[in-house]
Amino acid sequence: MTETRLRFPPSPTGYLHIGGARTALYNWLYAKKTGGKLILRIEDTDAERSTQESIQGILDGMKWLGIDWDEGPYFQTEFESEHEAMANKLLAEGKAYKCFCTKEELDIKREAAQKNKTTYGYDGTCRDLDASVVAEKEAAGLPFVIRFKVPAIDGEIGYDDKVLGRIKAQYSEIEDFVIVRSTGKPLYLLCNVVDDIRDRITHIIRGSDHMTNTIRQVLLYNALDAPVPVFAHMPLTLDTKKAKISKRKHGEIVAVQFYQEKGFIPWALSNFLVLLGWSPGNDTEFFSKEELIDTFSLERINKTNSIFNYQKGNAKFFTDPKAISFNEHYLRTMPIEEIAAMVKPFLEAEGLWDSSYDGDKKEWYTSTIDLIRDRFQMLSDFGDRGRAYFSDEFTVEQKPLKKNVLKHEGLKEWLPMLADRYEALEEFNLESAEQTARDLATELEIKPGVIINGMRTVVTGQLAGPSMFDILMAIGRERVVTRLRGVAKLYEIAV
RNA sequence: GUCCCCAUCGUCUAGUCAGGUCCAGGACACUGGGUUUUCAUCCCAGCAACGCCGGUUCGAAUCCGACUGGGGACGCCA
Repeated sequence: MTETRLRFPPSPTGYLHIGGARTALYNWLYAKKTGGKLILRIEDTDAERSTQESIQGILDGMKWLGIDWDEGPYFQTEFESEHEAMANKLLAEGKAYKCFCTKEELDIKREAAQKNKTTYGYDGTCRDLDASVVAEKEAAGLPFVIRFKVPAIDGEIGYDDKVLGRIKAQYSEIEDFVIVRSTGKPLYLLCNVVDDIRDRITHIIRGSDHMTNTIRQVLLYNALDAPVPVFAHMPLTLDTKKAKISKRKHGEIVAVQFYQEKGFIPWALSNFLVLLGWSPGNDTEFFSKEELIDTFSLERINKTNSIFNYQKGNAKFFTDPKAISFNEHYLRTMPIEEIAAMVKPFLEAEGLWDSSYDGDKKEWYTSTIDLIRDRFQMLSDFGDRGRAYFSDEFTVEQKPLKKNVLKHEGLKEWLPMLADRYEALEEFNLESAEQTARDLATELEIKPGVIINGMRTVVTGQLAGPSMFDILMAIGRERVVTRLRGVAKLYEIAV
C-alpha cells in the first residue's frame, strides 16, 4: 500500500477564508487518518494578484487553526520550467498544438455565438494547421497559445468521484483548452497536474466548483501517462442567498483571521467548519482532534451545498449562530488551564495582563477566568465585559446603572456603609461577606436584592454576572471597598 | 444558453446505497417552564422538514421517470 499524499494549494490572492480552511481541514484530516502526508503548495502563478502578505496570512491562519503540513510550502512559480517542459512534451507528441487565434478574434466569435444563442467552444481553427504554416506564422512573430488537443473520439471520459460517484462527459463537448499563455506562461490546469504528479499526490479533495476542471485534468493525466489520483469533490459553502462565499463579496466575515481576532477558540471553529458538509453518521457533534481524525471519512462527505448562516446586521449573532454556540461550548468545557492560556493575548491587547498571572497569582487568575467563563461567548469578552476583574478602570454600562443604581437613591449611603463594615470585618470570606450584606439590608428594611444588585453594578459595571459573593472574593476586599465608596460619583456622571 | 451536480425542520444534519423498526431522529436558533434574589450556565418541554406530480410495490423520505427549484462550470484566473 503506497502512502497517501494530499495537498492544499491555495492561491495567495487574499487572506485564508473559511471555505479554504475547510478544504485544508478535510485534506489534513484525511492525511492524518491514513497516516499520509499533507503538502502545502502556494499557487502563485498569477503574478498580478499574488502578494507576500497573503502568503503570510494563509500560513498564519493555518497555524492558528492547528493544521500542520508535512511538506512545503512549495511555490508553484519555482517549477515554471517543469511546467513548460511538460507543455513542450505534449506539443512534441502531437497532444497539443500552437494556436494563433487572437483574443480579439475569439471574442468576436464568442459574441456571435451568444447572439445566435448557441454555445461557443473553441472551433479548432488552428488544430490541424500544417507544420509549414505554423513555422511561417512563428517566423512572422505571431503570438500563440498552446492548446491541448482533446482526442477526437466518440464516447465519454470520466472519473470516479469519492463523493459524487461516477462523473462523465462526452469528448465532443470538451473544447481544446489553453494550457500555455501567449506569454509562454503555463496555466493552472496544466501546472496543477504537473505539480500533483511530481508531488505524487494520491488524493485530491477540493470544492465541487472544480468538477469540470477535473474532467480536463484527467485528460492531461492520461496524456502525460500518469496515474489519475482519487478525487473527492466537497460541497460548496454558500451564503444565505445561496451565492458562493467569497472574500470580495463578504469581506472579513469569511476570513479566518477575523475569527481569531474576535476570540474564537481555533478548534471550535474547525469543529464547526468540518460539520459543514460532513457528518459522522450519528448525533455526535463535538470531537477532539484525535476523535475526528479517527471518525473522518471521504464517503461521508455530503453532496449538498451548505449554507453559512451569517445574517448581515444581526445584532445578536455576528456570525453563524451555530458557530458561536460551538465556541461557547468549548469555552465552558475545555480544561480551564487551556482557556486561561488562550485568554492571555486578549488581556495583553487590552493592557490588562500582569506577569504575576503566570507566577504567584496564577491560581487567582485561573480561578477568576473559571468564575466568569460561563457567561462569555468569545475569548475577547474577558478583556471587555470582564475588565473589572483585572483593572480598576472599567466602564459602568448604562442599562444596569439605571436599573440597579440610580433607581435607588439610598444606595449612595448604603454602599459606603457596607464598605465600612467590609473593611472592619475580621475575616473577609464568602460567608461573612454575604452575612454582612444581608444584615445591613435587614437593618435598613430593604430587600437584599437592592444591595446585591447595586453592588454588582458598582463593582463590575455589569448587569449580570456570577454569584455576587464569589465576585467579591475574586476582586478582593480592598478593591471592593474602594469601588463601593465611589458609588456617589456614578450619580454625578449619569446626570 | 450549453454541460454537469444537487434536493429532509429557518440553519447544520441523521435516515436514502441494502424500501417496512420514520405519522422522520439530533444540534443550533426560537418559544415556554424549572434551577438562579441578577444574568448566564445547566435541566425539561414545545415549535418546525421528506419540493411537486406520476410510476414500481402489500408497503416509498428511501427505487424509477418527468417537472420545479437551487448550485457549479463554461477565461490567455486559480
